[in-house]
Amino acid sequence: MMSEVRVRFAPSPTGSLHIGGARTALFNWLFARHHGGKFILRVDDTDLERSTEESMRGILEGLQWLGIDWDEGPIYQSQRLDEYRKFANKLLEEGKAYYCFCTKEELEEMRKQAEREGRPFMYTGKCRNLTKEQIENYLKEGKKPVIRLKTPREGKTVVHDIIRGDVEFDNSTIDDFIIMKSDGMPTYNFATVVDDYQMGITHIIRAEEHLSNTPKQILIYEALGVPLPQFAHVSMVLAPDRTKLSKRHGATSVQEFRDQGYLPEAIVNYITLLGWAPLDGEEIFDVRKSIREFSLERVSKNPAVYDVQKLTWINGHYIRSYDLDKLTQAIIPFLQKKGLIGENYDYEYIKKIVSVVREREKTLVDIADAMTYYFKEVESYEEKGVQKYFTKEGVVDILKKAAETLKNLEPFNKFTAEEAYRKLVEELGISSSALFHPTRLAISGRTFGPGLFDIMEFLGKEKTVARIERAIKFIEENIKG
RNA sequence: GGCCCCGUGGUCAAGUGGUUAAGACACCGCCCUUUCACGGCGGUAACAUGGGUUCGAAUCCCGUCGGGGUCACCA
Repeated sequence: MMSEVRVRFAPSPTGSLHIGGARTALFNWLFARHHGGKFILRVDDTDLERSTEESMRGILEGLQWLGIDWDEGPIYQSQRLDEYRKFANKLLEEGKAYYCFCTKEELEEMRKQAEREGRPFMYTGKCRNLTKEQIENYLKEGKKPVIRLKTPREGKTVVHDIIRGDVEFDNSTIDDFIIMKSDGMPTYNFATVVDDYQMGITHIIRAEEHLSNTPKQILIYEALGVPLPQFAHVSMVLAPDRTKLSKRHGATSVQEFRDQGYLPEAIVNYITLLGWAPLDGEEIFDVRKSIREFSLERVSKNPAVYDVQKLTWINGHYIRSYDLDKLTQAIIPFLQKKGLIGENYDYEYIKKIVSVVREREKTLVDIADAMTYYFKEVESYEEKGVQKYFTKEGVVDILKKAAETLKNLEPFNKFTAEEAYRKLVEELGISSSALFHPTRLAISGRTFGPGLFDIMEFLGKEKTVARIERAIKFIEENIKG
């Protein structure tokens, strides 16, 4: 194997980039990078009805966002129709393919008949041996034929799969399938073979759903008299209920996870583990390690069910270890979406808060949520906290003392605030928690979050005191006793 | 239903004829701790199932069961 490794990812622009597709793209990309080869992006857009620009854009953006860059392409099948027609005509001339004039209605009837008899549908070969005269007469009548490949009736076709080993298919289960449709467009199996051959693709790494198509494709390669690539069919990525990914499963696409605040590095790390693992069993690793160690021989054969909890755990790790400026910039759109900031904002203020909040959150959405009370007034208090801390005997006096102490505090920062609070605890002869918990609830509305004195410093003295006083008022007006 | 693939704890996954069946997430407990987290330590938890081959099987063979894929002039 002296020639360059060339692999391709060939999405059809009829939907979103799902994590299953992203995983397949990633394995192709890792294989190419590991071997110093080329990763080619091809767009299988021969289904004119279902292909959309929007879908195409979404797939391209998703790949770019994940960091899966391509060396060639995007190459659009819809712009290569002359090539497919050229090869189809060659097969016709060599007698390896033939025109079929059966109508869709006729085929549908054959299909129903097979269904009635409880057998799989196979094209009967009705038009396989038409004479030249018959063909000419049909064409004169204006009938538009499809083109079918003449396939062998006996023997076996073997797929030598790098991941699965040899997979045999009996030729008797393969009919004379269509390679060109009556509108002049190629079928998937035909176009993909012509493309892969002309683009010099050395390894076809794709999802297992195409394994059953592979013997047909091999027959096309053989009819064309061109060399076979190597095949590797990676297992499917299934939803938690073990069915194929669909919208009813919640987030399944790269864009949806992005919107939920997952980082591209985390997603790449996680989907790498769906069917592969590093030699040392590590779970958090960067893409350089994957590139170094990746091999198809160590790709798992069984289908993988994705686990959002594990992905979220990995995301939390990346959030804590990300470059702070990079993380701050990633969070800006989430703060804007939440209406906490507009086009203009205090970047340094946000950065300071992010540096503290990130330790406790696992998605960017969570971080934005945790930052709410730094930008908006506290309008309500966690009910659980109210019951637990605002009903305690003497809490109002404690908070009044706290407010007064902070009012007179200079300079006001987290160190001085903490020192003042510890002194106050001594003076009042109470436990730390009796002072800390109600304060936290008062200034943030929550029972949990970053260090209390970090919060105070970010809010500043005026806001901190004002919020404590407002909580006092809330208690006096709403809590009995 | 035919054909094809797959089946290790709840999930991901290491293992490929001789191990105490690794690790991670999740879950439970302890420590750390003003909260929530993070982190550290410990625990519960698996070779779908029945035969066979072998001195010995998660690992090889056969059957059963279960899951997935495919059978369109979609890709």
